Amino acid sequence: MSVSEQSFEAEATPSPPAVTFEGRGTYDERLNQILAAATATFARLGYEKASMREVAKAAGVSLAGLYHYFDGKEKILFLIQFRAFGSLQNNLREKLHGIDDPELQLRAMIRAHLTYFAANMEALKVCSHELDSLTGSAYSETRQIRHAYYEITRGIIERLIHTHNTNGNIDLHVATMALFGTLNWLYRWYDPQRGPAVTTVANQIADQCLHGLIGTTKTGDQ
Amino acid sequence: MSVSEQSFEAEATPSPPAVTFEGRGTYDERLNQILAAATATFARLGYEKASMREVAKAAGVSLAGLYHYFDGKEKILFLIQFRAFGSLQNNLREKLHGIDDPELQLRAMIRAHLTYFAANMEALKVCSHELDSLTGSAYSETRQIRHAYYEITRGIIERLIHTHNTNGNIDLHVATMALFGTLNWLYRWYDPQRGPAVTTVANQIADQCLHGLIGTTKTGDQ
DNA sequence: TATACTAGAACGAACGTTCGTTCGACAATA
DNA sequence: TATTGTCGAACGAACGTTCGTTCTAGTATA
Repeated sequence: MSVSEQSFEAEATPSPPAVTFEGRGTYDERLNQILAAATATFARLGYEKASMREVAKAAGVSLAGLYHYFDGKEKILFLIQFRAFGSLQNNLREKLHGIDDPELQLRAMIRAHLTYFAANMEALKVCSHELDSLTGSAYSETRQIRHAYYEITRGIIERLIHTHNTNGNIDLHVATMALFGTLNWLYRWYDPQRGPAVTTVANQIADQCLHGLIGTTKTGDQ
Repeated sequence: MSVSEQSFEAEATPSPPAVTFEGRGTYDERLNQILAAATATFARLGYEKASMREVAKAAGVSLAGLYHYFDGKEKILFLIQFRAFGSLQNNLREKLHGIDDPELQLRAMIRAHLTYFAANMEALKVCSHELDSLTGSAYSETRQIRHAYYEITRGIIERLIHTHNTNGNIDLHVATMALFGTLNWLYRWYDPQRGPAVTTVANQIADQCLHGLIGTTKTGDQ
């Protein structure tokens, strides 16, 4: 029992034979409900300050019931990050499929990231803010997924720069992390419900990233 | 006693008459030592996870001794942020003095921010990561300083864009927060001791911010 | 002696986690 | 059709620990 070795991709868990308490849903459905409540609580209070009692209350389950679904507090955070980073990466690979131009790839990457962010704000807030809260193998595992995501993005930027080889003084790591900084900082200020539309923000960030605040490819000023 | 109403700028505290335990230094010197140890502990463990006992141990002081210098845990965090944001802002105003060109102003802002960051990494890590950890008036007060810093930067970007009015579709808030994202994310990855020099990184980020990754003002490609 | 400061013990509260138990649904037996 | 046994789901209560904070007593300086 418990969710210890569960893959984030598989929707079915082997052990419980899909027995249905009417009104409660299946085991997996209930687990996902609790996970969503935990995500909201972690996003609101921060991982350390959020207590298991608070998570249980938000999920509408007893404290002991919470431990029936999860091995412990850290496992919950791990599952949130593992799923989010995994989905983020799968979504990106899908959106990049069939695009060859590095510029269009970068635009697609930024659009995909922001769209996913807007649809899963609480999860991405937890992911961005609690990057160092996991320990041991849980940390290594999520770090590995993040690194793959980083490599994809860095590859795009590398090809982009080599295509327009106007300047050889660009450090790829700095350039990549500058972009990730802009994207990961979004959870601090951007509210898709109040601010400009997601696609608008994505386009502006992509424009800024490609051409800067004053550099325009339309008309050279010298 | 205690540091409750202390201004972050004033170096002298009125109440304790600068009595010197040989080897200990004055009251203010000792307070600054403890504050530095607290900053390092908060940066290493995070504010919530760092305990007062851990801070006391790092500062080489007893738990009761710690409470002799500070009213409580939150006061310590407040003082760290208040001083850092204040210094950051004073430093920026100083560096902007006498510069009129918005482009040079933006370059100076980025260079000033990164230089201060490299010289005070632990404090800026705490400031970037624990933006929402303060409550009540302590939160309002630090938020006010941060807002002033934001306004200065936004003003620079506004004048920059109006000078090169090539594109009217730029949301100033988005543009400003994109830059702050890049800068505030630095504490997650940049190590001034291992990576490129601070000035190198500052120049590249400024170049990217102004001209983007491929957009160059030298030659328009259409 | 008066003051500045420290040390250790202790406080109540909250923490993550575990325990023993009960409940309800299902399968096999009689 | 009754009865019995099994299993997951969920519970209230409590575990031992650590938290931020306070208190009391003591030491060294001026």
